[in-house]
Amino acid sequence: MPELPEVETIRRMLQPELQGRKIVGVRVLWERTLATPSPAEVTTGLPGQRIVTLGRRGKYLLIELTQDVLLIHLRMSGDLVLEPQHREPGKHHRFWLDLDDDRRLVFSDARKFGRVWVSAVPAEILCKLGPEPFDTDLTAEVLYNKLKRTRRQLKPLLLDQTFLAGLGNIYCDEALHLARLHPQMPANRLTLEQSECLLRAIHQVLQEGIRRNGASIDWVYRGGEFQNYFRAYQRTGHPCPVCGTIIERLVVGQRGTHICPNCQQISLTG
DNA sequence: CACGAGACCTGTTCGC
DNA sequence: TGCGAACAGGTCTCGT
Repeated sequence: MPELPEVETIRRMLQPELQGRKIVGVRVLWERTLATPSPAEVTTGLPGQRIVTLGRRGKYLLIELTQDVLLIHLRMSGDLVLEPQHREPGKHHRFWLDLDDDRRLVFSDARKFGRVWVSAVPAEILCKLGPEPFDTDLTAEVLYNKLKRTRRQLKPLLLDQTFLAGLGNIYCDEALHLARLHPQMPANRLTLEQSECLLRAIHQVLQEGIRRNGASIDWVYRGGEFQNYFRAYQRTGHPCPVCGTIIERLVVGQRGTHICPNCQQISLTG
């Protein structure tokens, strides 16, 4: 589910609610949600710590505490919600923090793919991530040189979080459509000009996603409306907003992929 | 190194 | 209506 814009939206919405709150209790309802350390260590180690601030790195939400950092990856179906402590546990509740304002921060996750880490050294978990898309060090030239080093197909490469952190299936399809690049184009065939175009497209779709509070699709709804502005993603059979050609669905790297066969041609670009 | 298959999971939608 | 298949915003591991 959540990609960079959805995680950033959650961060911005929760930050004012959580900043300064003290953790008074912890509950682990599905043990595998907790990656490290053990439930026993977390339930004894977290209470008493205060939430200093919320951060984000790629698709990870970082809850910075007075001593540790809670790292949360929502994967496909995870969500974070605040609710009163007296409420009965929901069906998909996997983990929660009881706060000192009689509310709890719940990690809810139907598919159980999401993970939570608690660490004093978050870099150990985040060190493999590639650059943030909005990092000013990531210039078009830098991206061009990174692309030149591999013959991998563009889409699986952009989904590889060690190459670039934050893009998922939606925003990848959207960025490639905006940049008029075919998802199966070998990365090392991009020109500098195309790399510039791709970086601008990535920035644009992520920015618009954040501005619209992310995308809400399937049964996970958290108020975002970017789903109403998709150019290609999940628009199989509908006209391309640029040229009117019917959007096609293909599978690239085992992921459903949506393209305009007219705008996005490998041959167009050599 | 690059790619594909399979695993991890549950819920919804599609097709017969 | 019912039922199985396909599909879903992600990532890891393993085999070729």
